[in-house]
Amino acid sequence: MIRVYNTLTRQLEEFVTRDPGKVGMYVCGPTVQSEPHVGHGRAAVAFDVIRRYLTWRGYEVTCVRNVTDVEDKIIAAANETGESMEALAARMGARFAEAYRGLGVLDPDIEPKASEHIPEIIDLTQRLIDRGLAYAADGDVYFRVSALESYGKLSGVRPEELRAGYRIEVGEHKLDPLDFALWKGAKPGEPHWDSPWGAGRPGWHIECSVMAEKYLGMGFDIHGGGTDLIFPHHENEIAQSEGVSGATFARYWLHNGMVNLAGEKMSKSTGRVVDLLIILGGRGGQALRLLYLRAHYRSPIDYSEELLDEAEEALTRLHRFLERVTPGEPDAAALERFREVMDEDFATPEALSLAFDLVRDGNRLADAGEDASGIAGAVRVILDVLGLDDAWPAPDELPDVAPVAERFGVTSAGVAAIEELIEKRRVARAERRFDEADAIRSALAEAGIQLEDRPDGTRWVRG
RNA sequence: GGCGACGUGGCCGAGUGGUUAGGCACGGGUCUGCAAAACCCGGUACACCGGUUCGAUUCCGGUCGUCGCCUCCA
Repeated sequence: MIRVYNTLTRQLEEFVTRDPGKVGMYVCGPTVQSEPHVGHGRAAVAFDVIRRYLTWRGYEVTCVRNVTDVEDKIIAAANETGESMEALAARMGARFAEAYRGLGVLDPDIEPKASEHIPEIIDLTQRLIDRGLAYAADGDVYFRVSALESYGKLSGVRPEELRAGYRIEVGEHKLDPLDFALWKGAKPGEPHWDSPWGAGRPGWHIECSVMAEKYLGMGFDIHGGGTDLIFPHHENEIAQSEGVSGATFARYWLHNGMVNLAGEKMSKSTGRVVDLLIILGGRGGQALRLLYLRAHYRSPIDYSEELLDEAEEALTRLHRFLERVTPGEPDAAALERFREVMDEDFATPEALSLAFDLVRDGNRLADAGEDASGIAGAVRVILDVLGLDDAWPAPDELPDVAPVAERFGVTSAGVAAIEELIEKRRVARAERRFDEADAIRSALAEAGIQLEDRPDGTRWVRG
């Protein structure tokens, strides 16, 4: 039995899907207004693991992750760079795609864009007006929060308490400060589409209501996003979708914790961000992915270079083991334990703990000359499900060993040069010329190649 | 102020009413010409104060502190 923490009820609940054997999940993707940062990566990885795990558990998973490419912030950012909204959104969208690839995040089954669903957005807006839940005002359309009794059920906000702190901004035409825009009339020079209320564009929130229902239908299983989206974004999605239909929008609401920098939230608005692509470019995504997965997806985590270094060390331990022992038929008991911990709200820290336990057991067996292939097989499966597998972008270029080769009179290049150097060192060791042997080893180490002498010969690893 | 989460050993981070989390770092050892890797051994950790209990880090109450949301946000 899988149990998940549902923000809606604030407790762990048994996971029962709408359609037996199938999971529909909708993950709030980015608003493509600026470069992806480490916080975006965490959200993507959190739901990627959930998706991979549910798939591994035998569910047929349909994963939808949207791109919000029409939004005030994008327009503002585009005005600054002198681009069109479309051009900026496309450029940033490509950057997000690159970052997701670098983190080993699987492509969603469907990746809908807000800009491609304007007719459906207009339709939903009209239906909300028809039901008395929305009203047009001077080219804008607003959702009438007071008309929906259940408003606040996800976030726990109470409209009457909220109202005190809110005010209507200049240029808005709301009847109630709590009301939010479904459609915004375009100002001169702004991107716009025609609508029954004049030229304009969608408000934020409504595109998710439209796209989630279009591709997954009402009452789909998992709606995910960061905790910072609970209010107002997800609250308003529920208001729109459930208000117009009376049906349940999503069964389980899952939210990932924030990434902090020195204890405080990483956020676009404050400029406290670490650029995701710079990190990925520097050392590849797996270490960062492991850093994310060391903590439970709901907990806030801190990001720092030191923590990333640690994660990288830990990752190396896992990979070294799989390099050492060829995986065979996975050990069934180990997979059963993996299933147990992951069934409990996707407890990746415990899954990793298990993986490290298995690595120790496996190394012990291998040291004793016994068969560890079953354990290695289980480790391989666990890492696959966590997305820490081998299916990654090509590793970095081999370090340049040419200077080392030249110094020791080796004429070949690349891997062949390394192998030749190893042979040269073997001979030196056999003749007990350890000074030369150690010189070769330390020269290679400086170039980025570590040598390890084992009973069955010397091996090299990037280091 | 309202709502929510959380305070665990040098650092990160799980978990449990009484018995080993795990990783990283550190010290000792085995192996090795040396090293690396691997393995073994090593630290009376659960913010504070009360309460419930035979027994609490784990449950309850309070105190202090940290963080998130409260119409930008993953």
